[in-house]
Amino acid sequence: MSKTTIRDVAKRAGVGVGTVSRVLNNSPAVSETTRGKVQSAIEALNFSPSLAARRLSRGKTMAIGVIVPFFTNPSVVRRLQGIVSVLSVSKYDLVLFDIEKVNQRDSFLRTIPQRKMADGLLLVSLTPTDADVEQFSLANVPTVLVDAYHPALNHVRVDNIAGGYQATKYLIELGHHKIGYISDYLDDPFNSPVRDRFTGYKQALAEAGIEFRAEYHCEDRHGRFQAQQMTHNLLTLPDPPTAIFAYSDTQAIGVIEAAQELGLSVPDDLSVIGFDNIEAAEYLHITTIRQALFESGVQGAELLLSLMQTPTSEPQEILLPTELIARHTTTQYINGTF
Amino acid sequence: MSKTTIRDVAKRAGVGVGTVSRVLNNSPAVSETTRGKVQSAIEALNFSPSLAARRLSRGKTMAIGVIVPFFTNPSVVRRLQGIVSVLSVSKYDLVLFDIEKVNQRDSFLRTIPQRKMADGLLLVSLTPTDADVEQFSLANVPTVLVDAYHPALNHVRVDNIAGGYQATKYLIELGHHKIGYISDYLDDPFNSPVRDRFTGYKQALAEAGIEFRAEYHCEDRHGRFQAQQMTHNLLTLPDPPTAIFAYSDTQAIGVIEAAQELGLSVPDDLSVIGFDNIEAAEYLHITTIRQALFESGVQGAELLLSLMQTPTSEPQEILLPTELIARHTTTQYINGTF
DNA sequence: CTGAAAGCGCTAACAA
DNA sequence: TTGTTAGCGCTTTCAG
Repeated sequence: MSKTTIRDVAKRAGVGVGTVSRVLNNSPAVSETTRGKVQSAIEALNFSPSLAARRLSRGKTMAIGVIVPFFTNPSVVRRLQGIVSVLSVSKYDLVLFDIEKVNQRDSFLRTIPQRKMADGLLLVSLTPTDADVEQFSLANVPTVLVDAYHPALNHVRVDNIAGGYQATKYLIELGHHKIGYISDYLDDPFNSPVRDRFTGYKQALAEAGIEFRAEYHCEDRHGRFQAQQMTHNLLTLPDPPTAIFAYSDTQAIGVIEAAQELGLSVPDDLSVIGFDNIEAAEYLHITTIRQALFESGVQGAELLLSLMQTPTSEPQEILLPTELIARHTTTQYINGTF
Repeated sequence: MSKTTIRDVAKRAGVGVGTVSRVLNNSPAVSETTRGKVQSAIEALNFSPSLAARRLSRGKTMAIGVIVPFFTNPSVVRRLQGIVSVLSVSKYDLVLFDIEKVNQRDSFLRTIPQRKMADGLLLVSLTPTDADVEQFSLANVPTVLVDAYHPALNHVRVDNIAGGYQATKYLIELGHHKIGYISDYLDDPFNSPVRDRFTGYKQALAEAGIEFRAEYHCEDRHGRFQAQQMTHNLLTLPDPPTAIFAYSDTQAIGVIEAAQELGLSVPDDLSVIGFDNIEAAEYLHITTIRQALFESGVQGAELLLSLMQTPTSEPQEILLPTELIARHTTTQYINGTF
């Protein structure tokens, strides 16, 4: 029976409940003798305080809410691992919300803050709307975005425009002119990185004087199979691309599979570059743009923790670097007309 | 301000707090008119009830604790994904505890149940001690083990002895006699699958009349790099194995890397079989023993949910099947003396 | 069907 | 230092 309360302890130790509470909270204002008595009463009764009661009376939940979309996505998982690594040694519990459906997202983003379900919020790969942000500030719960951006909120992210540029530029430097872009839905308001990388892609193209070809850009739901489909279409075009930039490594895997299916060799017939540098990218030797996934989680969690200690008026911004990792899925384009 | 309480609502609606509470909990004992008044007061005030208060007065947390070891382990993540998929559509919050250190484990397993931090507990890949189990039943919180076993607790798992046997048998059928086993620490009391698979390995060997060779078995901390190390040692033995059974796919990847480093071809010079069928195993075409990782999480969570509804006296047991998936890292052993 | 009031177990302010 | 007491915001009898 965990039905023992602070009152039982007080009675047994022959003190008041206040004193027991003080001992529980390591208040210095307790004499060693009293503390001793209380401690042994606690031991004897195998007592431990009720979280619920403590939360109610303190008005704090001692929990941090982590909201992720599509928990099956490897890059999201990796970020979460970073978050977990810092939260698990903190005094906060981590309560995890997975958002798979659009309507879930709305209701969650609205209710979580105002129900005071958590003392702090971490949104991973989820760009909130202005309305959401208003809810957050109304509820006055510190929030940090990981891999997402909003001018009014603390965030840690990478420069996705630069990353997209970097990837495309590399392909161009290898001699490619016909470069496809396989992406997630561009108009998803909750996913700004897709748009940013696309912007970087077009910038690199423009800078090199290569005209953007609409038929070289495909978008669909995120996923390996969808990417495979899209690539199949791209590759069976009358004038197919010689290189493909995939929005994510997961998609790059689909791209490679599609090429193999068509009997094309990667990288000889098709160069492929991904984004994220998930573990699978290493195993499969995929050229990619590395972003510090795990680290982003760590930094986000640490930022949140510090903000919960000492709030700042201005939203904090942490920008992490991206880095090109050249592996075996990209190569020089040898023009057939040599 | 989320400072609006049930009392504000009651006042505005001109009713008592009890009535508001009834509306909040969809009690049928409220007239439609009253309900209407209360509803609009709630809307007007943008009120939502405090979780903490509700938890305290109801004595339930509406949360399920999920305890995982080494959240970086892909198979653990996959199981968790299964758990999340069912919990995220339930009315329970999921609070996640990651246990990386031994002492953390002890304190967690002890305090979580008795502090009533959760209405139910899911232990993933963590075999509790008898003392732990006693705590659980004392605290009277429903618990289910996923990928772990204890006679007194509900659990969902696979038959790891059979799985280990299956893997080894397959290698033997391919003509291999010199079969190494790369594993995690065998004497970790919290990880029974390592021992079980090892048992299956030895059974298959014995059955085929192959003598167990101590030097063909290596153990170290779980991980790709450790596996790589161990394999290096195995492969540079005077009389090296021609096939290796790795305790996990993660380790199988390390095995393959070690082979490649030594200029050995997989599967021509060395057959490798893993266990789990994580995603990377598919990408890398690793022969493996599939166990339904995601599914185990789903089943575990569902079992827990049902147990929380209607407890059973006997511990429930769900046994999931394992299945051999032959891919490209195993092949017939061609004896050099042909 | 509805209101009043008594907790749920703890913390914190106030006295002593 | 320590005990007492008034909440924290909701649920749940118990009357009416």
